[in-house]
This record gives sequence, C-alpha cells and structure tokens, in this order.
Amino acid sequence: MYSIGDLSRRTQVKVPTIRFYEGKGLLPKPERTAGNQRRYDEAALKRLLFIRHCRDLGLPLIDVVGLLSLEGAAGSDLNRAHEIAEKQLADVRDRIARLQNLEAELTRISVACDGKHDHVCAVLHAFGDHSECMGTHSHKK
Amino acid sequence: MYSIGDLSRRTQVKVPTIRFYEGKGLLPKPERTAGNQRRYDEAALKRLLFIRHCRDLGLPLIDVVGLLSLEGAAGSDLNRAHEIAEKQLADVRDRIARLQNLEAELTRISVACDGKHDHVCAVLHAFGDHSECMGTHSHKK
DNA sequence: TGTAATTCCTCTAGTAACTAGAGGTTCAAG
DNA sequence: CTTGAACCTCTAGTTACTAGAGGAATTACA
Repeated sequence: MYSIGDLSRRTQVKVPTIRFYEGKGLLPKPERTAGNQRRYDEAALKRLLFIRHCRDLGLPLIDVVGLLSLEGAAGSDLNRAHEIAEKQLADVRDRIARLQNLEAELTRISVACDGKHDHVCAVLHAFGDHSECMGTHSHKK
Repeated sequence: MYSIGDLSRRTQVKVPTIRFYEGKGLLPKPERTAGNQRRYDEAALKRLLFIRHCRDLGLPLIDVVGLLSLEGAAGSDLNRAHEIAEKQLADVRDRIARLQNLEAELTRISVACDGKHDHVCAVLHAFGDHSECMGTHSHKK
C-alpha cells in the first residue's frame, strides 16, 4: 500500500495533481486509513503511470479518459485506441510543421537586429510586420 | 474611426478578445461615443496587429507587454527585444525537438496495432509502457 | 512513551488566454 | 421610426494544474 506521497515519488506526478485526477474521475477513489489518508495499490500505480505517459505524449485528459475506458475492451472498440493514436500522430506532425514555420520567421527576426542597433531596432519592426513573413501562421497552438 | 467590430474584422482578433486585451492593459482605453461604444484610431489598429503577430509567433502576453513597453526605447533597452526573440526561438526549437521524439514514439505505438488486433490491442499496452520509448520526454509543453 | 518533523487532509483561489452567455443599450439602414 | 445587428458590462466556464491556509494524522527518534 502506497501513500499519496509514495505514489507521487514513483510516478513523478505531483501530489495535488493526483488528487486532481481523482476529482476528475481518472483515478478511482482509493481506500483510506482510519485517519482518512489515501492508500493506493499496484493497480492505481499502473493506472497513474499510464496517465502520465499519455500526458507526456501530449494527449489531453479527455483522450486519456477515452483510452482508460477501453481497458478490457474487445473487437471494434480496439479500433478506437488505434484511432486515438493515429489522430495524435497527425496532430503532432501538424504542430511540428507549424513550429518550423515559426522557427524560420523568428530566425529572420532575430537576425534583423544582430549586434548593431542603429536607431530603431529592426526586431521591433519585424515583430509587428506580418507582411514580411511568408506563409501564414495559424492561430492555433 | 473604427468600431470594435471593424477592428476585429481587420485584425482577425475576436471582439471579446479585444476587450480582454484592453482589460489587461495591452491596448489603451479607446475613446467612446456618446452611447458608450468604443471607437479606435489607426494607432490602435497597428498595435493590435502587432499583438496578434506576436501571439501567432507563440509569445506569451507577458512578453508582448515587454515588447510594447520598448516602443521608442533606445540603447541597451533594445537588447531586450532581441533577447525576447532569441528566447522564443530557442523555445520553438526545443518544442520541435520534443515533438519529433513524440512523433517517433507515436509511430511506434500506432504501428504496434496495425490492422490486426489479436487479443489485447498493443496500442493500449504501448501507451502504458514507458520503458519501450527511448529518450525521456520531458514534462513540459 | 512523548514530542517534533513530516506528511497528509479539505477547501479556496490563482494561473494563461481566452470564450460563452445573460440581460440590456445603441447604432445604422430602410 | 422601427427593427435588427452590433454594442455594452458582468459573471462564469474552459484546461490542467499549482499554491496557500488552516488543521489533523503519521512517522522517526530519543
């Protein structure tokens, strides 16, 4: 049996975050000691590791919920898990592409004021000037 | 003179967001009509475009405030603008690198359950299994 | 066994950067 | 001059946590 602190140490998930997950229904309510403190078993540890891994991969909690609900599922439900992974992969690739655009533009901006700042810094100008950048950047993260 | 809706159309920034920026001090309080509606001038339009561009580049509002405060600055203050650009660039590169790690791992996960799902889908297993992934992914976005 | 340090409890509120809605007023067109 | 679109303020909700207050339980050591 682990205390909430033990669980935190083993999973690198902070104590308040564990309680937060419990509140959100991602973790089942654990047993309590006579003094009302949470005690967790192996299953809770695994589940929390699973959640943490998903989060590290960038899955929003809502998708983690989706995956958790598939536990022990069979047949067509399994496709769901696969779909989530695929969707996430597409999303990541999209994010990479957009960030690479930003990288190019930020490089341009940064170079604009490299060392010499004569009168008005070109960086400020570049930040404000949308026209100089090729390729629109979208509004999403 | 532009109404808030005009400004919104010209900048692609939503109306409530413009008011939000005003509340945060990013935009100065505009003139009002007799009926209490906001009226903006050219300067406000430019400032809002600047803010939007910064946001598109991924700068948090706090950094945008920093840049805005540099307007008309001179000498060493100008380095601040350059620093912000550099910092943002480093951040973007970092995000790209991490996302590329995720891409690799998601590919692995997705492939693990490609079409055939025998008994227990490997995707679910792979999501939970942190050990199979090389290179730790950090906890930050 | 006593006590002090540590960990735990709940609850509220704050973070970023908006977005949505309620309930009401003003403006512009026909 | 009336309608309908756009505007006003204000509150609350979103995501995924984090921080703090105030107090109780557990653990370590003498």
